Amino acid sequence: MVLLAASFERAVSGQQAGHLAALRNARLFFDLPDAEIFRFNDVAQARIYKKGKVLYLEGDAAEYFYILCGGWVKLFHTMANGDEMIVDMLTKGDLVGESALFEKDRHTSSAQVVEDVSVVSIPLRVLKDRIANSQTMALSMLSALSLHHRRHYGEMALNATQSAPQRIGCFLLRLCPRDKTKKVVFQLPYDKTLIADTLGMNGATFSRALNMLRLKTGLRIKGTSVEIDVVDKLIKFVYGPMATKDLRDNKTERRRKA
Amino acid sequence: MVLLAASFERAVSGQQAGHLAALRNARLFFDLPDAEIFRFNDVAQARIYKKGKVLYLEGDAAEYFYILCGGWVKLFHTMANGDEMIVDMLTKGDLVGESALFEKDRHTSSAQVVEDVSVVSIPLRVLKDRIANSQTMALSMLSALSLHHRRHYGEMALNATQSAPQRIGCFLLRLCPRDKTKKVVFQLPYDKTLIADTLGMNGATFSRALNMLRLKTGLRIKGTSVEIDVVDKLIKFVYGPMATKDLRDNKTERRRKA
DNA sequence: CGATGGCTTGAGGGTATTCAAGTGACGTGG
DNA sequence: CCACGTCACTTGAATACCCTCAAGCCATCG
Repeated sequence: MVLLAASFERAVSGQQAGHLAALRNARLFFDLPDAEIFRFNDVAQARIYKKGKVLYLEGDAAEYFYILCGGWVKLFHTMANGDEMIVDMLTKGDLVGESALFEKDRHTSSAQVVEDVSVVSIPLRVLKDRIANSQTMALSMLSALSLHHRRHYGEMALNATQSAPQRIGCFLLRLCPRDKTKKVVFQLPYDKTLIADTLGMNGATFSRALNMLRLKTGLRIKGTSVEIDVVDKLIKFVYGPMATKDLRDNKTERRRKA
Repeated sequence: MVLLAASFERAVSGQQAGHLAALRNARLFFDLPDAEIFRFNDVAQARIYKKGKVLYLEGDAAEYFYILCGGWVKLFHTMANGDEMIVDMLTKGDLVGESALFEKDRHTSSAQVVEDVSVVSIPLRVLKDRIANSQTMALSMLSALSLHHRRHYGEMALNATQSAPQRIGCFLLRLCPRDKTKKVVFQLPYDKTLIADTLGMNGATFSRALNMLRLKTGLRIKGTSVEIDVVDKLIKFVYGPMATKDLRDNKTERRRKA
């Protein structure tokens, strides 16, 4: 249920090199030389937070940011009527709370653990210092942010144009171990209700849309377990309509101005 | 129709200080000392592009990025069936094409002018060089990106929870000159069809939703001209439902999440 | 063994989409 | 100058899709 990387196990053991292994997991530190990563070693703290734990709330003064080594955290806004608006779901390799750096050290959204996480927490001021004093660190930060944002952009824009079953299909494909084109088995990362929220749909709608997917693509979902015999079928269901919408419908010539 | 800042007029005149004035308009250069901005002066080129001009296509090798001084550019993906998926709309102060820096110098989306723009184009390699060699430049870049992304996140997440008329209301409020609380008059920035696309709705739906807005908030739209007598009315229509749980506004109360 | 929470399923209703026709503004060419 | 086509926009009717409310199922847990 909880994704504990082996490297993280070593990290919590408290050895000197432990953090280094854990830190290298983060995209933020991907291309950095060990020497730079090591500068975070002394101030880094490995911890485990249980499902439900609130890392911070919108508006809080920000002291730490977190590197996720496993599990899931949701970022969200709380509206005046108490409803939540989910902004992002983060997992292994992602950063949490780092954006406060550019927002006057205030968190601009709330963060809560939704599946037990293992994290490394680091004071924001250290990150700030390193970014201000190390070129490579600043560049690394830039590319990490840029990459994450680009992905997120794509997902959101795509989701806006898809039906509920397609959005779910998309979500599943992102989780798919993409080694084989044959049969695939994996687990849903968190509650179906939460997946529904993430995808911007109702719990009830999610359930129905899932049935539609079962019908159209032959996948099986029992509890949190997902089995897909023919991944291509799912891919075609999700992206097919966009590739073959109107092959014979020459009526509606799409706009072109260039 | 076209937004030509006075500072830009000076820029195209070719004076030494001209670019500097134009560049300072960009959020990217907001807090930078003149000395740093000046390093871009020699390589910067002020230009005007007409509606319809394609700045680049997805996958193109990226040579330049652009600082927008006025007008509008849309970022989009082209799907296999020829449909477009709009990712972002950019205007005065925004950067276009800079993200290729972190994507192997390839553009990850296409960019097209939708309302005549005045831009300053700068070789990406220069930006790359400055970021790699100047602390403040790297930091500036980070905060510019971070700011833009946070705004964009909020908009998209919010839009996902709103009805068509509310989304339009939101869009209009963003354009509203926020000085007075009295009567407000301004112009729509670009085609209604394009606004509809941006907001993820049908052209027909946009038209109908607009009528609903007229009815509920008393605003007037003739052609591209918008008149709002009581802005508060619009604000309440857009954000009211979220602030007041369900005060038996049973008619237009919209989707929520747990 | 009830209670809770996650999930499913049914019925009903509302909103947005599609298809389609029609209007008006604009530019072009006769 | 006007006929004409194009394009943006509006409007109507029928439909698809998703939401809400509500009941029922099943597992977990005290």
